[in-house]
Amino acid sequence: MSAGRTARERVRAELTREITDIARRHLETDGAGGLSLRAVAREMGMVSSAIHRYFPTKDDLLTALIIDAYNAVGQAVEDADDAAPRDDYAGRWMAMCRAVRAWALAHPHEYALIHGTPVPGYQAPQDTVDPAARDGIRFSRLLSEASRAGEIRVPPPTDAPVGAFSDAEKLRETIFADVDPEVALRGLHAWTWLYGAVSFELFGMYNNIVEKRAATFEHGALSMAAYLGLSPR
Amino acid sequence: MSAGRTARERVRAELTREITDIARRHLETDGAGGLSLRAVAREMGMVSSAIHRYFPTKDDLLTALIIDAYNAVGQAVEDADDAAPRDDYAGRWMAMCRAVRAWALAHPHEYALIHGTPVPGYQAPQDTVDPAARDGIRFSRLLSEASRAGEIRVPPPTDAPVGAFSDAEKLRETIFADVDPEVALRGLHAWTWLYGAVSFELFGMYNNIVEKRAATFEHGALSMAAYLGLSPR
DNA sequence: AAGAAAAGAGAGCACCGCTCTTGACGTTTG
DNA sequence: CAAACGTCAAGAGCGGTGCTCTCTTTTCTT
Repeated sequence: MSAGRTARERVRAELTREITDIARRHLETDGAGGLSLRAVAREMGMVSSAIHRYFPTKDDLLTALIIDAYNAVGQAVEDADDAAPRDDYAGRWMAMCRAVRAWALAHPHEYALIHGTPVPGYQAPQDTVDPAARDGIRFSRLLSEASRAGEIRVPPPTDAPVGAFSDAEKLRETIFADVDPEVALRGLHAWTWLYGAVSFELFGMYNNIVEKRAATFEHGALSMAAYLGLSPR
Repeated sequence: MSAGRTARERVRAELTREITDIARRHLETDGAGGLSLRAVAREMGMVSSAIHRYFPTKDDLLTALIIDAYNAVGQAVEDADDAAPRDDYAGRWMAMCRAVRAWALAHPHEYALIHGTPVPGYQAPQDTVDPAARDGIRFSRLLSEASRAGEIRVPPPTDAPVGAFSDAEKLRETIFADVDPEVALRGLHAWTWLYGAVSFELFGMYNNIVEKRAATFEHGALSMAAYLGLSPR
């Protein structure tokens, strides 16, 4: 993001940033499917074809927006985790949950971009997988640290087939080191709940049903901490 | 859906059905945003404008598809519940979970229509709210019946603000009759987990992370039954 | 200062949703 | 039994879309 050396590179970087900013704003009104390169170009006072110099195709622009969104929520989760006392594991979980919800409420359309319906015809390129994993990695690290510290009361194993993770060895040995398999799976389920709750709230599934959204979310996150076996402080 | 009396009404009903069928197929390839009345008309050998006689606007067609989808998943949940032994409450919960997942896997694009990103600019009309509530009502009824039968081991209350439901009186007194508030809230969270899990699986969030999807889902649903306090049989 | 590279402009193609008007039907009523 | 009415197909047209192609202008490098 540092200023390029030549004037051309600088103005190019600036225009690129302006394009993504405008596109993000258009996302709010028209959704990912309705994103229009022409409209962005028009708003920039640019002729419609010129924008293809910066993003050859609409999918390229979409990819940029998706990567930005993943990084934004990942950053929010990391910041929230970093701001909490290291040994308050339940508190860190709560902080991460609140960070995800707060970011999603503040950027509903970017959230929809990464956790809503996949854009038809869009194939996520390899560049998106690392940013997409940031939040989950932070969360699994929390479980690992809590486990090592003996701060997880391992729940009784669920009577169900296990061995769910792919690349089981790699994942369990790195991300989920020292985590009881039942806890690791419950971590996955709690993580699933978190995004399910945010999606429900954002996508209108709580309309006419849940009134006090923040309180309900807080209750859910807390009871999920108990479900995980995280000792409260 | 019964055959109309006049020939005109009959052919109209048939064409209407053909339109929704084709539209459903288009949904699979182009998504809700890319749904094209013209394309449907073309596929039917109809001139583009004629289709507006059946669905005045694209949103009307969308509404029909959405109502159908809600009813389909609601029906699947109801059938699954009906097929399970009445007093096996955990089994009924599992059956409902599997029904939702199975229906979603079989109709991913219709699932996306009702649980994915809201279609921008689309305002769900009143006709959609009753079908949308079918599955949830069935689930809350299960909790009520289990509570009345004393088959729920009420979990310790989560230390969090409550009173989350809207129209609290109406909801608690009708749908969630005899259900402990903590259990009712956990029911909401478990319900949230269910759709979060299905969405994660369908929208590709488990890619590169979870391999054995069915087993993981089974584990999650079972551990959610325990989370709810539903006694296993 | 000259040549190369990058960017912008504009036309064009094949689509899209939707509106409006026209004309051909079938049904119902006087 | 025929005329009035309601229903629906058809087509033209408007303003929009992504993307490609050519052509000119600007900028950087040598």
